[in-house]
Amino acid sequence: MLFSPLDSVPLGTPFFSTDPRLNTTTRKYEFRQIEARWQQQWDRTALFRAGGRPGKPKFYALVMFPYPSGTLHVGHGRNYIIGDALARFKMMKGFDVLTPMGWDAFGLPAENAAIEAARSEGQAVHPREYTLRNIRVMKKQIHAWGVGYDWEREIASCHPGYYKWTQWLFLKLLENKLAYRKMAPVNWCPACQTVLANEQVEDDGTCERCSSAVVSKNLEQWYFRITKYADRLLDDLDGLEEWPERVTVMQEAWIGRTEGADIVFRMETGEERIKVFTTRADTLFGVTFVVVAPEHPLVAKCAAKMSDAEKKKLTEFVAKCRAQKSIQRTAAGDKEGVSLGVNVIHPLTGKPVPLWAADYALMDFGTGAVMGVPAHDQRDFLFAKKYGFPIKVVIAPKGGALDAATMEKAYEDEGVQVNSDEFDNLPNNFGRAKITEALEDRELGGPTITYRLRDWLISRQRYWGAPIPVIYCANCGVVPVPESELPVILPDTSDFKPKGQSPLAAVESFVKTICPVCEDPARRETDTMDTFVDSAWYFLRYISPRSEDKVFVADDVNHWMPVDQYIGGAEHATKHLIYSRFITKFLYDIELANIEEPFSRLFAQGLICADAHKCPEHGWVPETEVKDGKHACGQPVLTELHKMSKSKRNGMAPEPLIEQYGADTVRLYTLFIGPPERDAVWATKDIIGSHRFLYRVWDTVQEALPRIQGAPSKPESLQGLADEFRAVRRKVHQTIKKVTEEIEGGFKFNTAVAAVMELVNEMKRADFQTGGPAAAAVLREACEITTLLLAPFVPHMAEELWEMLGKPPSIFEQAWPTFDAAACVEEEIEIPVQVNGKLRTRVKVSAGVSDDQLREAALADPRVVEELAGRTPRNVIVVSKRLVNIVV
RNA sequence: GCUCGCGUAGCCCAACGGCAGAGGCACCAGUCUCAGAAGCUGGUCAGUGGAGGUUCGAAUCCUCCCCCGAGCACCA
Repeated sequence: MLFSPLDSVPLGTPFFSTDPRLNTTTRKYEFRQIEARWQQQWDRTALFRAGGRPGKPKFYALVMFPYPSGTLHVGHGRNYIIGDALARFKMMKGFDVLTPMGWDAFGLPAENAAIEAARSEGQAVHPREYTLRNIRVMKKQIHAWGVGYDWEREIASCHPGYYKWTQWLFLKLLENKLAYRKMAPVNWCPACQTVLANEQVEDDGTCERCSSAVVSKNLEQWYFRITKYADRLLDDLDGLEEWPERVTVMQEAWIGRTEGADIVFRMETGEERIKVFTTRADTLFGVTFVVVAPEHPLVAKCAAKMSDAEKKKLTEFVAKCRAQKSIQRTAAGDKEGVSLGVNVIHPLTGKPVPLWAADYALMDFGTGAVMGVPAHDQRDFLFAKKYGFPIKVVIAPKGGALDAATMEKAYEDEGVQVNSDEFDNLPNNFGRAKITEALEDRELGGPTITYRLRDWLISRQRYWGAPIPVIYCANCGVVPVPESELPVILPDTSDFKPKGQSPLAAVESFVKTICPVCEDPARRETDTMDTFVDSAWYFLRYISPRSEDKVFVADDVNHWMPVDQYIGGAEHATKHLIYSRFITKFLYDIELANIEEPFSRLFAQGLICADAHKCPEHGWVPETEVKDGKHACGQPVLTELHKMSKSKRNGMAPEPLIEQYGADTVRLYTLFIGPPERDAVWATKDIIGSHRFLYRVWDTVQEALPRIQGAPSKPESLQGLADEFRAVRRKVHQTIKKVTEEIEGGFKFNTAVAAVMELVNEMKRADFQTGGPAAAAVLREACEITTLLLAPFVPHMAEELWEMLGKPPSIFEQAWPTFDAAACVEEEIEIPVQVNGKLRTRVKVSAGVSDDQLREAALADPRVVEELAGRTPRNVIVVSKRLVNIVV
């Protein structure tokens, strides 16, 4: 820093006398001093401490806590600045605001950094050190932005005082049969030697971290039974009216509830039965084949009975599909299959149909088996055409018939049942229920519901996470660690390299333990929990962050919850936000909290983007290494717009900007950049506009100070006041209205800031030197209101100006201004006059004009008379106080 | 392929169905000149992606199409 903050100046000491009458010099806008001073002042007075305003309504403002990845860029800042502006606004609105911050501090990057350091420097940096170092840096950055939190409630998910309760939560889920172990196929990265979450696998089936192909592996893992909550998670979306629709739509798709029917086909030989899932039971009589997913257990059983040649063909096909699975099976393209060499029996006709394995049947949807109805399902149609299965029409379109021989695609719409025995002539929507009933009667199927939502795989073969608190005992099986022994402390180690199991497995002192039940030697679980478990309940821990004997204090949770406003990125729509809803519902069910939904309002802010440069040789390179479209190495770079990120190396550091322009300018620009829910492009050159505006505000108030001494904060009467001052007064109240509505109506800070800019322009237009005492009062009011309205956006400057206006700090203890509706009303208005919809002139009329008066004024206007040229208007449309349109 | 969102000046963005322009950047002119990559004052610039429709009147509502973005996608 070029300037050292005022470390040596006693806190709270003003640079100049707080009595502006004693100031003979005009002060410069020294933003560095001002910002340092007020940041210290807020810390000292604990401005953001929650609970200090008993009797006031509560407001829980929450910003998604960050992963401590290193340093923050200006794109991250948007999130915190929006949250901070809201928190400060709500304080001024008289709420007792809770605005906490913490760290999503477990996770793979810290571990990888340790491994990388060990590789390149021969010495591993412990993930804890790495994480704590990053937290220190980021906390300082947040502070420098002027963003305030109730830091006394700070939490870090890697702290034993926190993860003790993450483990406790696991035990509660286990106790309620919502945590369980099962063997299942999982994503495995051979290079990273670990299981990956679905979201860590790229669309092309590669590992997001190392780009090697992810394989499917059967492993026994821990799961949370979130599917048990599928219906509630889906149904309760209806109550989340204050959530962005795109997020609820994504959750709906993610849960993927589908109503349909299970239908059982017996094998022609043997006892095996095969269950298919369908939403079109009405087409059952059109089945000409049945296919199962290549991974279906029946495939192996059938293979066992096949000839070697057939078996080889089948095995190769299955292997091919498995490989494809990770590269994503081609969407809607060619369909392939292999016969399983057996027939199954149609449950209603008793006729045999062939059973095949096909790539378009997915093991993880429905039952992994599909009945093939080529006439009425496009995929089945393509498959039947390719392999020569018959096409049987069973639904006739209204007023028409289908010819199986000449059909070019499946008929998937509604119609009437045909070729369906006793169900003929029924409308198919009715037939569907009838056929399902018939199946149920014969115990060969019935109505059912499937979900796309899978149980949540929470175990990870990683070091840097909360250890799963269970013990394996040869006598007693899986034994939960007793609550009294929590937390299960994550032991230190120096080797974080993954070897196919958690590095914890190599820590003998950790693994070896005693069974809490029989006291025989036993071993601990060595997997750790998915970090999404940590973040699924952190908003509750903020409420009782230091509680040692309880996960949280129920009364306090019931006071502060739900979160009134949650702010974060939309990328968490189907993960963190669903997990948090699930955990909250669980805690409700075990009667620990009385809320079923954690976040009553959600705001998903847009991302900040910037140019990213890719060198063909060096990959993504920072802008500092690019000149004239070429990388420092001489190669031409490819420049694309991407969201700011570490990986694309296009993040803009806030420090140089804060140093040059001040935190208030950076904040103002960030809020002004565009509609907050939309993505925006960071343009450093545009910052100057926000900077200039702040100087203009500063100048305006400075100039006003000598003139507003002793003036009241509000003019007592506007009697005899010149128009220019009346205009300012009007603008002041219109701006209060506008800014308040823009913030409350959806965080439209961009237009709120623009409104204040208009106000300042209006103030500059009036020459207050010529006005009397009433004008001075108008000016004082304008200065005070401008300062108050800007306070949430540029808090440091606002505090300083507030003090200079002779007011006691803090401005955030001050009530948000209210507007005087009468003062907003224009006295004289200009009304546009159209002839046949085209603008011809304007007429000036008094604001209280009646429709008749307005009509007369318009018709009397010389321009209108000329335009009409003696014609009689056919119609005159008068929009009260807004417009006149004369139709001839 | 399906769903949603967006498209306004050289650029970023405003505009209850009623004068297309609030604000900012850039540009031009004038002015002042060390408070800010200078400041200040004033100014130039589009007819709203395209085609239809509803209406006295459409950037705004409806239909179709185009572009960009996001989400979902062999979901039976």
